[in-house]
Amino acid sequence: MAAQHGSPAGSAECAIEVRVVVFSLREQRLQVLLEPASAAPDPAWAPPGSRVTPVLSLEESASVCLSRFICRPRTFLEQLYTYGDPERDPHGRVISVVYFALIPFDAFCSPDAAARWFPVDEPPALALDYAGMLAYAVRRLRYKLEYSAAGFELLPEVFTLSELQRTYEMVLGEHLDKRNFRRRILQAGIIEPTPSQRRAAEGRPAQLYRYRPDAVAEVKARRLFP
Amino acid sequence: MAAQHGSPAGSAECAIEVRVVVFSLREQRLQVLLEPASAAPDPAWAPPGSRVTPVLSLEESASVCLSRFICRPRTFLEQLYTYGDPERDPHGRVISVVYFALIPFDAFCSPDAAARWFPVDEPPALALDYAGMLAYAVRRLRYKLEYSAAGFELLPEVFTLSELQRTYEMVLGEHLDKRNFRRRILQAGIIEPTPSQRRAAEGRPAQLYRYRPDAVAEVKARRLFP
DNA sequence: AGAATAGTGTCTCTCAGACATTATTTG
DNA sequence: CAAATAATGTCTGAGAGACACTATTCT
Repeated sequence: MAAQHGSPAGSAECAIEVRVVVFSLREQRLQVLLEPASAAPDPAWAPPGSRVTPVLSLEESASVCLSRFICRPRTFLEQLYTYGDPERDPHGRVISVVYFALIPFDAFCSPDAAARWFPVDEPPALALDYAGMLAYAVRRLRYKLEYSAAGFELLPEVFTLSELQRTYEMVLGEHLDKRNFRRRILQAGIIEPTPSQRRAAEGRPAQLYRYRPDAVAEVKARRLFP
Repeated sequence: MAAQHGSPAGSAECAIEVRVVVFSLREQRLQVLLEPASAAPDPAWAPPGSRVTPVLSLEESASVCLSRFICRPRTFLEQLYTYGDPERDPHGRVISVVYFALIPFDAFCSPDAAARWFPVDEPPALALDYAGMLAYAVRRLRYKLEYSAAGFELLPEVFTLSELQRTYEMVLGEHLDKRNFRRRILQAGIIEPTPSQRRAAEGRPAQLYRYRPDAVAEVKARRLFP
């Protein structure tokens, strides 16, 4: 039981893959991108995945995986969790390093017809343990939205305050007060107005804003303890 | 480029291990447990690690790894990040699933003489990319302390308010106001007084408290955005 | 008595949250 | 002018943060 010290040389061999849980706002809802799980007898879906290639890092592998669907480079990609229970795949042990990605609603262009979007709160039957993965990814996304600027990754470069508010409402699944929302988001100083306005087909034109990544918004939320 | 849909059967083979970044409070400082890295020509240290065994889950493997040092079962263990850059280990590609653990200062009993504690802000030379790992683990620990009850995992079953406050101060590296600290921690309702008092060698005896895991403290911190 | 640590209350100021009306455009 | 959406300010209550003295024990 003394076991190995330091780097355990000659480690175990394991099947390893990356999976990417891709979120976007579509049709006024938060949706997730899924593919048909190949080996399933029953129709079941899975987040896009691929093997880890020998020369790429994990994040690069996930990024390649994403590029099957995304035309534009700007993409939020973050590691979520690594799943590796021996029994999670009946065909043998697979370790899945899972990422989650946020893409603006105008950046999707799929040359891959088999993939489809599903609302996160009405997912289809998912293969293996992917349902738990998805639920965890949604929880993390909602959480991140509250203390980071992740929300902007779901919007195009320029947007109106109403669009930004709808983004928050769709992800969080709750209604927000318009005046309070504007006050807080403007006070935070993380967006700036652009010279132009949106000329809408309906109603009064809205001021367009742009996210300021430089205003790092490293502001910290209030502590719970102590 | 159509690539594989669903589960990528017949995945790549990769060396995979778990590592555990173990924190504890010792000598009035936050310290981390390290072992000599075996294969290193220069003396270098590494967080305890082991291969992933075929029958255990990742978390179980990490837990076994921990049990080399800990006598008591109560241990906070959480997955931190998975490192897998192709170049991180010159001896070949290794994927490290890293956990971090918190242990109370009275729960350490090492039968493993090679391991040593180091203050987190004065670490020794570390092998491979372990320095970055450690820095990230410290950041995450500080962050968790602020919005969860993780701090109690560093204390024994019963403790005084002064000890609890020192715990927070040691981890966060900043001074906290005594009255405000007590007010907030008591209002939160997550600790309760025990019948007994601590009879100190010096000064007035202090009331002992116990953590109430049932008071889930699922209270959320204030949102930053919006 | 002196040293050491435990324990306690108030005030101020910021900010979250609730809430309704006016302004600008298009057809 | 009707419909649609954009934009704007105030009040109230809760809580974070600053701050200093008394109480109990031991030697």
